[in-house]
Amino acid sequence: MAHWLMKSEPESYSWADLERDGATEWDGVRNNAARLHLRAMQPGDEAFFYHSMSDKAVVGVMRVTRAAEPDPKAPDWVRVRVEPIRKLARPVTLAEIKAEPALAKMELIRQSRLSVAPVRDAEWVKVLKMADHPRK
DNA sequence: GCCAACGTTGGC
DNA sequence: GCCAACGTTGGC
Repeated sequence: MAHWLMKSEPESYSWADLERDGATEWDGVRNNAARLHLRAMQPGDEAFFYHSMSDKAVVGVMRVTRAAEPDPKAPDWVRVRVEPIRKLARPVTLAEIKAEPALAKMELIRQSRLSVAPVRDAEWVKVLKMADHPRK
């Protein structure tokens, strides 16, 4: 099972929106690298929900429930279906991630504009651990 | 509000 | 095919 990180501006679509909806089609991605990542997703994969811009923090964990399919509104692009699993005990901020040497190679850091990025297993576990401990 | 990073477009 | 110009994203 692979792990991912998916960004959304909370003013556009937030974790609270996802919890309210119960599931959503993750569409609107218009970057080729991100599209490749969407295509690589499999049902059962898990992804961090990251609030970009105003918040800059990982806020929740979601599950991919359907593999990539063409977006009916933009057939050259794809969408996946996701549902919320749980909100993190606390947000893990970008600043904390940047300050953590074990996370220095996260795609989130290396290519900040990429809106759909893979997360390595060790990074996934580390971020979850950070969420379960008080911020330093 | 500014700017760096990155992608895309179009002139040559 | 190169590269300057431009647009967008997203951090600061």
